[in-house]
Amino acid sequence: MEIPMTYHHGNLKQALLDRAAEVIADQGIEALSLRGLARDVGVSHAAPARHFRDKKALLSALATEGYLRFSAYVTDAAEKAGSDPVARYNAMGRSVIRFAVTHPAYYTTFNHPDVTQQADETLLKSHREYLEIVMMAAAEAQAAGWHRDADPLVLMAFSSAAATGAANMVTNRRGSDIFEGRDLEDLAEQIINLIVPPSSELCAPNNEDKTR
Amino acid sequence: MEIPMTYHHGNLKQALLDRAAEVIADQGIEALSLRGLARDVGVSHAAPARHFRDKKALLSALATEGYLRFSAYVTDAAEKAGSDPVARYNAMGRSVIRFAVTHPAYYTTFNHPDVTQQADETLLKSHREYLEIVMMAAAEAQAAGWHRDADPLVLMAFSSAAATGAANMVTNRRGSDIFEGRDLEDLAEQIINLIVPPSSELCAPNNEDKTR
DNA sequence: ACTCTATGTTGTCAACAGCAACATTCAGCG
DNA sequence: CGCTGAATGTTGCTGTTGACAACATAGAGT
Repeated sequence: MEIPMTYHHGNLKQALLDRAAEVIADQGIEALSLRGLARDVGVSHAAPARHFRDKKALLSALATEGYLRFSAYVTDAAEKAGSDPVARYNAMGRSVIRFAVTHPAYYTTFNHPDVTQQADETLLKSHREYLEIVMMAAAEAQAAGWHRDADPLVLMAFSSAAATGAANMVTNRRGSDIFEGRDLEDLAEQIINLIVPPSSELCAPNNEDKTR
Repeated sequence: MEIPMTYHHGNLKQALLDRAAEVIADQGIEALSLRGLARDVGVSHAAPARHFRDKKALLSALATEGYLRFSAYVTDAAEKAGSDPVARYNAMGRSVIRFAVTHPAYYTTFNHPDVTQQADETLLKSHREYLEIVMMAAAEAQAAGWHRDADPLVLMAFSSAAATGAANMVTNRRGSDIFEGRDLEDLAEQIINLIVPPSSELCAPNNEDKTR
């Protein structure tokens, strides 16, 4: 009982992306090959070229998809956190860590050289959308008392960079020996708390005038 | 007039590492191949295998060398910053950014999947040494009033992750459109200031009792 | 039915990693 | 001085991969 095996796959592009996510998740990103994907999906070795010019293009597309999910994931975390802007922003930071842990394929793709050194337009757009979501939330948290006197753009870049750094620390296991006996994921959550307190009531009462 | 061309290169291992750093710096890390390095150094295609079992081993060795330089670079920055522990720690953070910018070959190697997913012992050791340098400096800054009430390990992980994240933001140019008209390197320095103030006089006067 | 375009296949080539067999150098030791 | 073994470098081979070209099939619109 064989599959009809139509000449045209019908949904090859998405099938390749899905399989790529699987492969990356459990064999790492170096184990990925266009030919391997073609084999896994049951298609000839040159078929992927119709949808992705080269490997970089495939990874960029995967990253683009990843950023869309990432944005949704982070937004969802904020929604579930209630109405306090600082608490929402804290929840978003935690969700960054959780996303990196639960979606390693997407997250490691974000940082892969083939992706970071690429100027693909749709990729940049999806990344920009993510940054804008963070930016809005940061502005609201600031209005609620978080680092009231800082430059908004710097503040946003800071929190974004710090959360990203913490997530990288968790995904790359390095340094795990110096943090002996500590759950890395738990450590990351405490880092988030250091970036943004879990609630606006815990913001420093006033931090004006640092330049006296 | 030919070069004597001794059968034995004499210093092949280091020559390969040096050439690798060059190639990565101006062609990116994916453009690196053992055979290409062998050609560039003027040696047969299988010669590198005597010194590096495979590509991962070479990259790990390069990263190990990189961490040694990184440690020296950061330590040097602290020395030049004077005696105020907070100012010293701030200078170290800035030096992380500067290192990433001035030594892109080493820095991008640090984050390459082939390196991060590797458990090479000498690599882990050199990385651990770097972390310990940061740890000591963080402890001194804390004693001088910086985040006096935080868990030292969390504090160190936080600052390390944040500085790393900022450095990544600068090396991967992404997000540069949302930070339009801003010098990324300058932005990164302001981020450092948000992590650690430039001087202990600027530490929050007291930040005890956040759990009232 | 006819045609254009999207999609998939087969065949080919160059580059590369990895391995094995062989050659040369060098250091130690009689 | 000459032997021997380890380190280092070379040549040759195999399998995988990315990239390309030429061709085949399917589907949509006229």
